[in-house]
Amino acid sequence: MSQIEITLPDGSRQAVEAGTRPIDVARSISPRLADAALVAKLDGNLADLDQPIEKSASLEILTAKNSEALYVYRHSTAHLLAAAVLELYPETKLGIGPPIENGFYYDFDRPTAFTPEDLEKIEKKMWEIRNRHIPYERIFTRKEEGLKKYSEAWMKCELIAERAGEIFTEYTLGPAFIDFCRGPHLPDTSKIKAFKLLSIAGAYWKGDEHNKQLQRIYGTAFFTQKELEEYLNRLEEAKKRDHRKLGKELELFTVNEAVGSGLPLWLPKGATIRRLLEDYILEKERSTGYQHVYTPDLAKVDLYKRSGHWEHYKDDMFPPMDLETEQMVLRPMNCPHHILVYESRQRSYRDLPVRIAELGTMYRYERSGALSGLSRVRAMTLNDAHIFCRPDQIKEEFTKVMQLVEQVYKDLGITQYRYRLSLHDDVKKEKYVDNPEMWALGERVLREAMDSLGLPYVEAPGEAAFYGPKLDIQLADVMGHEETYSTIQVDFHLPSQFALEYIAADGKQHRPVMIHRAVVSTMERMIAYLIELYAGAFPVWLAPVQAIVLPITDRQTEYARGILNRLETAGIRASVDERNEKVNLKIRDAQLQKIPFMLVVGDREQENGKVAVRNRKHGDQGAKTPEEFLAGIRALIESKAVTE
RNA sequence: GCCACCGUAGCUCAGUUGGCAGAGCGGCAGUUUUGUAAACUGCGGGUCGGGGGUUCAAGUCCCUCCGGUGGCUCCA
Repeated sequence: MSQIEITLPDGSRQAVEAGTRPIDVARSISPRLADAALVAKLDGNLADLDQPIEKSASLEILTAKNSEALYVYRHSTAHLLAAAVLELYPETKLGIGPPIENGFYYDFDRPTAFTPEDLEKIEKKMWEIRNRHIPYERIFTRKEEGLKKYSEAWMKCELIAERAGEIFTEYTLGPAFIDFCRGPHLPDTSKIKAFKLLSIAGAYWKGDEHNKQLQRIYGTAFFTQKELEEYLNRLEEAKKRDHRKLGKELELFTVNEAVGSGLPLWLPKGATIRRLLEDYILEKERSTGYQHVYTPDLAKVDLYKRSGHWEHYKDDMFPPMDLETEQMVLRPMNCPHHILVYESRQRSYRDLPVRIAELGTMYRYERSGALSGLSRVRAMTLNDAHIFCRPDQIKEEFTKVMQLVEQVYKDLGITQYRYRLSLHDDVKKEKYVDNPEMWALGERVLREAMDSLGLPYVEAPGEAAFYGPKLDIQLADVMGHEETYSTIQVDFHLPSQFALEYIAADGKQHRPVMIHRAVVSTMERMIAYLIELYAGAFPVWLAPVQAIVLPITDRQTEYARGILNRLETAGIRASVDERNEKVNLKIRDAQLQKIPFMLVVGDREQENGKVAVRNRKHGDQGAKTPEEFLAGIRALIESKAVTE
């Protein structure tokens, strides 16, 4: 037997015989480690604890303290789910069952649908199997043999045919369960301590809607019951911040069937927030060189044929209106209109960059199943702009947009976001305009701009716009779903479609480059995000009602109205609660409405010419003169404070 | 669009094996004049999402359409 050397995380080395298993090493260190061990990491790669080590390597024994072990743990729980389903419903065919961000899923093909009751049964069966304390056993199989073995399981066959090497691994769970799987897995089911099945959903085989739809069971698993409960509690808490729920409770917006799906109506308070946000971004743009325009929400369909929207985007547009002599469509994007604004006069290189901006309302025929509250709608207003510039100005313009994004996010209190470089997809070429040189150029320009700014990003093939690559800024909503908010796109395609030109220093015609950019995203999506970010308790500068005066009895009605008048004169959005109710109720209602400041006025305040200030987060702040209060609230508004 | 689930008063929700549609909150009227998160009494309020079917009888069972939710696909 040859000797090999194992390097442990603390740097120490052990000489062992080749073929020693990680679990043996763990035992030699301490029985407690061997007991806590879930999976090994060999030269940086996850491996089973009983996988023989054949050559010198670094070895780490992972326990429940390690987050990577949690993925393996959840993967093994997914196998446990599949084993339970097969015991209960043997006719079921297995798809794939990976660990995911907050849990795991497994896809099944079965003629009848799983019901919520089935989920309970399956969960019970999972515990039953778990309590057998059976090992996850690794088996090596030859490809041709495997194809025969899985001939009854069409999805596994496909996977083996596509992915398996000549010899592949499978994992058993008891005598009746075997699954084509790369692993690694936990040593045995006794290591699984806490899991829960959460939901049933449809999912297309291999994520392609042309394929068969499978039944996906989602679940989650944690190392301890306590962590599981904490996670479920967090989910419950998150639901309370859902913008759809708060939008109704705080009377921000409503959606009415009589108008149509995905067509929200902004109620006065929501409209106030939206208007504040619009005023804010318009001012930011005015001060950074943008020119604002108004253009119509519809146009002749021919305009979109020329831009390429019709060819690539038709299915996502509301169908054309047939008029007497022409066809009109609601615009799904604002770029063609802005291009025509650029074209409205001859442009010199001295004019560039030309930055044309608009809060442009657009209409997209989103598929019904995709609609959601304010975050996914069919009528939306984009904080849109198109920058027409010379190629050598791209980098500077890109940088300026990024600076604007950073400033806006800071003002809005947004701190959690990531950059995604959205590229075209070599596989689904038909989704994009066919011009490989342009794509290569656009993608290179974006990469260079990001790299020179030193900003981290992930590349996402298949996420580009049909006309070009883009840098997207991704935010996650309260349930953890990531969406694109800000976006910056370098476009060589549309300028060429519209034969855009400027006269350069050489007196000749040159083609400008277009940068499409949205900073605040759509008003709808951004406000949905802000509602959830602040759980409806908007920063004072954005709060639809900033202060409410609460007279204790009707003796103070006149005094309260006087206070209101001073607030309104000072530009504060305020109201008075004159209802014949106890102050406790008025406070409760104002709290539930998340109004930042409550100004209680009773006999004492009236006599002293003061107001008793109560803050929604910090409670009673004591009596102040109206001037003192105004000075304080003005400071919060001017600084766009996110805390008060 | 697809799969699953859901749709009862303005809101949140009960409603048993098919047998007289309910509660709390909100609204309205009155009483109460109130000090930092819910005063008291009374009164209205419903094509049980729409349509069709089964049945002596349908909120309840079946079909279909519409809408919502969770996913999938698509996407700002």
